[in-house]
Amino acid sequence: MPELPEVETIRLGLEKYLVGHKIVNVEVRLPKILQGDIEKVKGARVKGARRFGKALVIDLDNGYSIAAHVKMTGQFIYDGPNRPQGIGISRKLVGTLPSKFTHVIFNLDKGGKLYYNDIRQFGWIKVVSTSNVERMSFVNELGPEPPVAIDMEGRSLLTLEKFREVLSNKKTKIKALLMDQKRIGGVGNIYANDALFLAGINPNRVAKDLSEAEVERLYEAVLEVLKRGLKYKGASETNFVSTLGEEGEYQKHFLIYGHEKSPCPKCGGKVSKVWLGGRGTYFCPQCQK
DNA sequence: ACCTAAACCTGGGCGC
DNA sequence: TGCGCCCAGGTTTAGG
Repeated sequence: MPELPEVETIRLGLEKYLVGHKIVNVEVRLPKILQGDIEKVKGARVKGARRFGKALVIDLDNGYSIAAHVKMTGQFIYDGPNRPQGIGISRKLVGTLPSKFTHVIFNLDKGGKLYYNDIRQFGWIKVVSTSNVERMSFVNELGPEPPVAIDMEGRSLLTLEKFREVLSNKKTKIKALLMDQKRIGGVGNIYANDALFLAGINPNRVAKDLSEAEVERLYEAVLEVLKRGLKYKGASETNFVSTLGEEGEYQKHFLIYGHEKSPCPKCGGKVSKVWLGGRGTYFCPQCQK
């Protein structure tokens, strides 16, 4: 499910509620989700949580880290003493925990628990040496990331200059390029759709043919829609929930994504839905040239 | 380089 | 109520 804003929302929750907990043991219910030696995490304390594009890294105090990618339907849900009172886990999205979709349970000290749920089982969790994280493909093959989140010091950031460079000489369609993690880190289908709408650019345009003004407009639009996604704590159109099990709100603010049955919010015209880059693609032919 | 389809899975929505 | 079909925010791989 998640793109940069959703994964960042998860990361913030892990940082707030998981850090400081010691991992007592781990219950692996679906072994294919997990890679590496899970024994290494036992007895270690959680130091921090990082995000690289759409991937998460939970750092432990013993030289190991837990890397994870939630793909389409993965969820990390925290329960324990740090959990604020009065916040209910969305029954619609996760049900009672553990559920039949809970594939890994991290049992923490002080009675805490971190559940990994994943309906479609596409996600993965890997135990790796912290010193090897930067050498892993999900980090070293990741393109520069739009500077919209707070934990990005020392990272390769997508400046306007880099964005211009990424687009130059590329004959691929602009929407497919926006979603290519090796070129730009963190943007997926929803935010690519919305950024192109906000910038007034047709998703079928060839990247290298965008004018300088269009490149600048699109760059600003990418940052803007990601910031809105963060502000609304992600899009819970389907299965996304935060670390506390709360739904995000960005789905109530989609600009064009999912709007094929409602009129264009700008001109009132009919929104088109096409297949592009292997994904459903929404755009207004009047407003996006 | 670039594009497409298929694969990994399950569930929800829709038409009939 | 039920069945079949299509769709779903991601990524990888194979093949054209």
